[in-house]
Amino acid sequence: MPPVTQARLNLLEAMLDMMWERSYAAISVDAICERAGVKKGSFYHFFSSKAALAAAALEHRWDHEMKGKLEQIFAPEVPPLERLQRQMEHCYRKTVACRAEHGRVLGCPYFNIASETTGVEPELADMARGILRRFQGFLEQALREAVERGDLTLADPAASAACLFSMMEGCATQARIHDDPELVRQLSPTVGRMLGVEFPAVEAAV
Amino acid sequence: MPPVTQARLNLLEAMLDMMWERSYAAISVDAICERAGVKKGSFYHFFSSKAALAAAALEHRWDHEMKGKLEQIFAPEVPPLERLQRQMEHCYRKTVACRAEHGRVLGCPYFNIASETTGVEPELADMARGILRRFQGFLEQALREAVERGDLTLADPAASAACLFSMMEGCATQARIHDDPELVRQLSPTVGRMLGVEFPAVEAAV
DNA sequence: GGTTGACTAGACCAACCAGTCAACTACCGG
DNA sequence: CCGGTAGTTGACTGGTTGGTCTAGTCAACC
Repeated sequence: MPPVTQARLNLLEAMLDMMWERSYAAISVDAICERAGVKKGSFYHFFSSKAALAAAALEHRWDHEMKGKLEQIFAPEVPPLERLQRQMEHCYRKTVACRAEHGRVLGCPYFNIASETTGVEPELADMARGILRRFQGFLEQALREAVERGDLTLADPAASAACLFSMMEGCATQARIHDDPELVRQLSPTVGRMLGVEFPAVEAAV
Repeated sequence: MPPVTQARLNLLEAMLDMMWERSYAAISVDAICERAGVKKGSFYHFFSSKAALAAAALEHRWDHEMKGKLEQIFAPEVPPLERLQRQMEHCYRKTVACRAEHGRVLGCPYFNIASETTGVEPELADMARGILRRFQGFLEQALREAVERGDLTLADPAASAACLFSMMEGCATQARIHDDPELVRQLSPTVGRMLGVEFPAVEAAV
């Protein structure tokens, strides 16, 4: 683990935000440096390339934000179906918060970056894919436990988790495209119907 | 409607393919010209900018490929639920064909471009959004007719169409990320469960 | 055979690109 | 006080960017 410096942190943060708002290919090293308030020389002192910074940024955000949040939402003591509901509620609230902070709905950074860079920037795409898989793992675990408890019946929990995940990410991206958090809010009852259980819609914010 | 020239057509085709394979921001005018076998002067004779070509390319593909295909799949004489099944089967076959032709699963170009360019390239994003909306309209119409005929019950067909669309696009993007057409094949039964009807999985190809 | 207008060709431009480098500063153990 | 190391700086390079411009080709029409 490299030492924690303000410049390094600023670079990670700036890269994260800019990739999320625009896209990976659309941003330049100069622009990142300017946003981070860091000079080009320092950039290449900490990271070997733009792709390396991007990968480190995704990992950093997973380690310091996503992982803990997901472990909290998907805590084993919470009933499995409730975990799913909590996750969807969290998604919606994050979407609304994102709009307030960035001025637009931005969807899921990992999904966007993974889709953009597959086959073009292999290492970066692998990093994003890996994080998406870990994400999907939480869903799969919840579905498995729900089946074990008899809460629902699924022929193939892994495949169902993949579908559920596609649904969530599809909604998030659709919300980005139309800048409309409502699309994420309506996710919950639809997922319920998909699984054959009752999920109420998340209550609207703002 | 501008006159049809080979150079113009080549530019449209090249732009389409390259945007699909990589992304909008990642490709340069020089690269497009080289792939199209057209010189820069001709490029700017036909199109005022890279963004203008991109928008024209998306529109061209809709007019000359998507529109006719969708009108055929969603023909009024076909029962509405069967239209949906036909569409999903078509998606799967296209995904497999795309992999054979381009070497990778590429997902839906309109969805990818719309997501990438929202808030950055407004005219291009608007074009992509418009096409996505027309696409979604076919789904909504089918759902409405299915409800009218009593094939299924939906509180809000428009919202259901949006969810269905998110599901389809999410699966397509997921398939792109993991280069796996199987994710699109499993779409059909999941959508069936979402709507409360029986949809068999599409039969595997290759 | 002269004129027009669609099309092609490629040189050219300033801005910008990712990445390098040698010099500098600040701190820290000895 | 020294030497070393981690971090910082900004000038620099060589190539690429989107876009412009001028010169010229060609077929169609007058």
